Amino acid sequence: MKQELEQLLLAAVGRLVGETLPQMPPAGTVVIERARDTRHGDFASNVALRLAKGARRNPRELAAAIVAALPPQDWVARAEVAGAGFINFHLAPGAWGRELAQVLTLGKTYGTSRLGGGERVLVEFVSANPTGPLHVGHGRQAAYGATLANLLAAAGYAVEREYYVNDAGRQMDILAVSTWVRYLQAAGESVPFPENGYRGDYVLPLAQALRDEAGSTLRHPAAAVLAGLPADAPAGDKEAYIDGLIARARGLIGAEGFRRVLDLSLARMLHDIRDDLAGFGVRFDHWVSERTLAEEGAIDHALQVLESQGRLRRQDGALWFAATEFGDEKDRVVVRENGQKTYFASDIAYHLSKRERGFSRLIDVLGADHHGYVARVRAGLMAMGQPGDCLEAPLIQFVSLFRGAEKIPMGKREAQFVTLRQLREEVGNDACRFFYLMRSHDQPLDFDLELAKSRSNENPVYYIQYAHARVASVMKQLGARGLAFDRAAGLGNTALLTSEHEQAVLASLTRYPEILEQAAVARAPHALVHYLRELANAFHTYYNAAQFLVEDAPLRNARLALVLAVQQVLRNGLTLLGVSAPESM
RNA sequence: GCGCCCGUAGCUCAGUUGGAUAGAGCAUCAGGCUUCGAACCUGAGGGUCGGGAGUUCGAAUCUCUCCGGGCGCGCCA
Repeated sequence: MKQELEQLLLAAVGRLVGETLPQMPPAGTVVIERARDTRHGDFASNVALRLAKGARRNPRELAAAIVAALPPQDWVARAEVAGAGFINFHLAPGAWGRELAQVLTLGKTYGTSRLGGGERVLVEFVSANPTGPLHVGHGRQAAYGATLANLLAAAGYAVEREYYVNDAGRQMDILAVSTWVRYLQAAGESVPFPENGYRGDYVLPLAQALRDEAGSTLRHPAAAVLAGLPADAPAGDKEAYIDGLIARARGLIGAEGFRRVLDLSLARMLHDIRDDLAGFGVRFDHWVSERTLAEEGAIDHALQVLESQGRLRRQDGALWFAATEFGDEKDRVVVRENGQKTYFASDIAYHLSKRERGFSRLIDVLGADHHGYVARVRAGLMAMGQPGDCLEAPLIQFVSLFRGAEKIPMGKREAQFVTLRQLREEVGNDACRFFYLMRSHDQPLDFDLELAKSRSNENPVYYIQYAHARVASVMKQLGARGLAFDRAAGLGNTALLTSEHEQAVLASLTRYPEILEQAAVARAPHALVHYLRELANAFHTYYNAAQFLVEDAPLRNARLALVLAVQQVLRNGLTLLGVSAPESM
């Protein structure tokens, strides 16, 4: 509807070129938008205002000329000049009928588009280190990433979802040694827990599993473990201590033994993370292992590409990448003095592999604290001959948990942070995803547990679901009265939907495809949340103002067609958000 | 210090390809269930869009500057 109007307007403007207008305006100038005020009709355009200056014309005069040049259409009741020179379009009664039919015939695909043209997009999100359970911040990234991917898929992109597993670095060694120390402690060895280890309770089951699997074969006396190690914090350096402890572990249980502890810890943590995400309705097409990537030579490959482009230099014993030549603020080390490749090296290798797998657009959903490395990775991609703008990184701001007015402290190192799993169990998936997506991702989020849990009218989650359930209830009532919905009759009588409330519902309903495109383009799932609330509001208002199950069959069927379409759109939208659409509640 | 994000009603937030009188929820106050589900609806009050300057027919939106807040600036991952 909107696009057709735009075509009409464009045709009208085209007719004026040469006489009233000097030339055809550039693409994107002739646009139609929804009227914000019903007195301004259904759609409005500001073309005349935008073209007035170049045409050296009075905007209202120009607008009148454009209106006069508009090809007449039976579904446009009238177009008129208003205000400073806006052109307002009033649709004919029943003009929305076609769109309503679309909703009911297309069903779950209503609202999808070919905007993306099948472009291959890789959405990488969560990618939390497998060194502990997911916390509430990851939950927000999961909800955002999953819904963004859904939106892009609905907009016609070929989307794949990916989780990058950082299973290669020092953090994994620290996890392994944490497990091992807990294992020793459980066996009765008085080995103090390292300050820099992972102190969370979740390590205890890892140690138990290790005992179940390895018995006491990995046990060594505390004295042998601790002999000659540097002092731990606070007296000493916690980094030096844990590095010493890791080396000692490798010495005592061997590289193979250590690897066994590490692999067991990793596998269990990863299983927990996958299970948690699956329970949250978040699924990935790929789980890419950093370790595997390194083993397959991806890092060496990336370094070779950089080398062949002449972007590497040796300095102070390390190998540097000239990132400043590509907009980064400083050059970066890719291979350390000790021969170890840096995290950055594996990261640009990973991103190169994404490109080499054929994705033209890379979206990295990152926590806000990671914004520093976007410029680096982009610089790396550019240096390897990739376009810098193929990478975008929506930054997800932090989540603060509240219980009513009381803020829940969330120390990273403290053992008692709230996990995503705990949050889901307490408030439920629907409320969780809804609350995560309610706010713009670049806005810090205050997540109130009490509000999310409450079954009260303060809780916005149920408002939308209730509208959906209410329609289901109406249909049950219809059956109970021995009646049936006649779709053909309903769609044939949409011209009867003339009341203020019906027009409002239609106007809201038919915006859905526009909202989906907008939300996808802006990477803004919250726009969909706000829209669904508006649609539910229009529906509830209508519901309270009118009876649907009236004696007059044509009218009844037309009204039912309308509310069924509302239900369909609510269900489509909620599905994209990962929130259920219940028939009753 | 430098970089990124942000500042809109009492509270939590929408609204940024520049458009008409800046919106919603909660809270407050006043109303609506013998009618398809009151987890709903109707109405009212509530604003220097952080301050200032600029760009123009027009600025919450763009530019500059100041104030206030969050995050980041390793041969860590």
